Amino acid sequence: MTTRPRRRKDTRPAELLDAALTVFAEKGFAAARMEDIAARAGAAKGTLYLYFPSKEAVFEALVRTLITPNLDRAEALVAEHRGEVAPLLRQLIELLIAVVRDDRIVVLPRLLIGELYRFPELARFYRANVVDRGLGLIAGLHRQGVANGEFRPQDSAAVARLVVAPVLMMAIWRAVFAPHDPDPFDPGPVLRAHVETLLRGLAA
Amino acid sequence: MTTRPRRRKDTRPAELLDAALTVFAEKGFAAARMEDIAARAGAAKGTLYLYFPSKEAVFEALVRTLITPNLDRAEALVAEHRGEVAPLLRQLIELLIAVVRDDRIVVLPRLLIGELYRFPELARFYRANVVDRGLGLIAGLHRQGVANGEFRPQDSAAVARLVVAPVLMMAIWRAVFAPHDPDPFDPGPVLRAHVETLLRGLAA
Amino acid sequence: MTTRPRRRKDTRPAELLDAALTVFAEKGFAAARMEDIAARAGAAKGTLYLYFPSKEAVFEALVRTLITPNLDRAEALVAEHRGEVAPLLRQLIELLIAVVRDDRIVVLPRLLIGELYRFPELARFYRANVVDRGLGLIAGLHRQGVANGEFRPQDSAAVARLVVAPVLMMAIWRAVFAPHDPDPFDPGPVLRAHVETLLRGLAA
Amino acid sequence: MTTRPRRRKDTRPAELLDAALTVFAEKGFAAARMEDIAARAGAAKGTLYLYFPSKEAVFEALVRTLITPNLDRAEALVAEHRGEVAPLLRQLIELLIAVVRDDRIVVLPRLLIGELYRFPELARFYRANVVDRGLGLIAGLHRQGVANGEFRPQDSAAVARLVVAPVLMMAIWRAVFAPHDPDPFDPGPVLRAHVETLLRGLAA
DNA sequence: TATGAATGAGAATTCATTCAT
DNA sequence: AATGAATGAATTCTCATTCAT
Repeated sequence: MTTRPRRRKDTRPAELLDAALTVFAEKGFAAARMEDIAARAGAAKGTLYLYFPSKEAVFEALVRTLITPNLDRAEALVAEHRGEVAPLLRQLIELLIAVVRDDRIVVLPRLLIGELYRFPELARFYRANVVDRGLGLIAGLHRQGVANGEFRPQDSAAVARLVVAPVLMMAIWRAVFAPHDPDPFDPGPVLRAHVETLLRGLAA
Repeated sequence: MTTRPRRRKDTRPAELLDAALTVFAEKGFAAARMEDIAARAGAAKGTLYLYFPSKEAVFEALVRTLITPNLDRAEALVAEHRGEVAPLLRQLIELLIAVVRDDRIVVLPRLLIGELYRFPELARFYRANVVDRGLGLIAGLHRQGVANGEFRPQDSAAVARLVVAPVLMMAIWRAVFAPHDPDPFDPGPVLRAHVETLLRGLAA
Repeated sequence: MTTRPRRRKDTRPAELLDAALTVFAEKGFAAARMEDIAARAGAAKGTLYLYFPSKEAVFEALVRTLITPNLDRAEALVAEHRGEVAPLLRQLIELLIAVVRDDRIVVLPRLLIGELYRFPELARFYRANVVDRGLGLIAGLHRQGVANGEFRPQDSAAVARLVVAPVLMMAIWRAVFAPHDPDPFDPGPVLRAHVETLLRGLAA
Repeated sequence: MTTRPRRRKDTRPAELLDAALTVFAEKGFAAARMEDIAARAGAAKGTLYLYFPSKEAVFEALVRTLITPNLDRAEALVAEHRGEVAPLLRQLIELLIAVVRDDRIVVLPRLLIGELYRFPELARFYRANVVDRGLGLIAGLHRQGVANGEFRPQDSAAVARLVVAPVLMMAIWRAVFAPHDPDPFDPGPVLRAHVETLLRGLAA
């Protein structure tokens, strides 16, 4: 009846997941309708089911896909780095801050925090492939700094979490309060204060 | 015909909200069934509607109720306090850590982060009555410390967020990953590292 | 919105199953819509789900309910009987023929033959509680007749099936062909021929 | 791009119907998926629609195809026959029994009984071309036997049904109960008892 | 001819909400 | 006040059918 746009099988999943990200971010997992996701991707309900067997599967595929290319970039930065550690740490936090600034990405932490616990296997996967990897990166850097004499000795795994926490908090803040806030909050000063305070706190 | 256990009218709502907290925390807002909430409180579905006009209203009432008595206690602590600020800050963080240790309470941040953005008015209320109040408390303390000469001058509102962020992150961690984690993570070392690092970072 | 007729919880299931019988008989299991069944019972879709968790469950409950009161009657007849066996056998076949004459019941064999194999547990139940019981009854009677000297010795379990087969076939005939047959077939002569032929065939 | 295995145009429909028989027999009409049928024939969904305009049409074509070659063979047997009728009747029943032993064919009665009534025209066709033809054959034989003096006079059309009924019942039995029966039932004794009992019952 | 991606009508099932008792 | 049977809107998922390639 309608014109049926022929698409290539290999483009579709990415388009659908892109739409899914938007809809999940906006409505949350439960309130997102499969039809909405399909429509946002310019497809029909059935098409979505052609690629993903269920709503859960869409969510899982989405999360598995989101494994940040940023993480690769960060790992490359760290691998190449020589010399003083503090500037690199600063640079990494900048990278994280850029994520908080991205309207499309910033809702992800909220979505994941809200839903991930109901997908145990996915949670395990996400933790191993994103969280632990990211924290490991930072912990390694801290260890270098300790070896350098830049930082005083401390539990590096714990420090990694301290590095990330305020950035995460700002992402949550934006995703939870900013949408309805007449006077939207600027995470800049907090994150700047974070870097300064943290580096002093870690220093030898 | 049936034995109708007479409850004191004024106990009922609290019991129902208590049940609601458990069910919402376990399943999230959407997946929580009104019948489950009622049943958990030992009441029938209809009874729940006697006190709350809708599921949304239950959630709202719940959140409005959660304004921590702890906050009152903390405010009292701060008001009475004279002298050096650092020990009190340390004490406040201990208070927060106790919250992270409480299985029943620790799921709250996850619930709120996951759902609050869909209740704009409620979000505004919660922010004004809990979040801003709590952060204000800490910011005030920091300001005192600056006046004291204990802390170097910094944006106190930003610092307040830095104080809270790792605690929040640990609560999220427990609520998201711990339920399915065979080797559950201990937030203790992170929070201890937090206090030490932060106080050094803030110091004059 | 509409007037909600208050029904007693204990009448409803029977009413619903009654409606289900009609609809399943008319459309078969797959084509029967839950809404149709509910509507035929004067209820809403949701009400049906109040009593049965799924369409399969409706079918199962229906079949389990249909365990013929006729079977009880037949067993009573047999238990009381003394003397020559042939007249009683004739009487039992009459009972079966009455079932074939009943428009409402005659569709059951077709329904069961068409669907039962997809419900293994139900098939087992039905076989044990209806089929084997019925066949056992007739086999016992044949054994009596052999002991009597009325019938020649034969595998009584096999004979029981021979007794039933033409009756079953007539029921199937009516349910499959008669609905659309301009010149509907009368099972009377066949069943009369059956009784005569069979009794001669069994005779000593 | 793809290797398209070229089939002879005239083989395809038969292959597709063969696949359809298997799938319909296994799942019933409603639960059989067009894709399954095509796949079982090693073709794509679209190909099936090249030969049959709808699922109903597949079923109809299938049933119209099923007019047994066995029936031709039986008619030939009868036409050639001279002399005593009983041995031929015995032989015909053997032929039917062979059908019941064939795993692939035995499910047909169940399928037809379960679905045919919803295809009125097809039912008429099947009845005229298979059922009435088969019964007519047997009735004619009985009439010969009566003329012979072998059999006592009886309604031959009725007798024909008595001949077939136990065989049909055994086919149904196997198709309905045997698939899930740990201790599968052997139709042999029943059918042997049938032949003996029937011939005695018909005898002059 | 053959394919299989795309479509969307249709059906099962869920559950917030109502209201007669 | 309390109950829980009844309702029906809403949503997920299925699959016959179409048609561009």
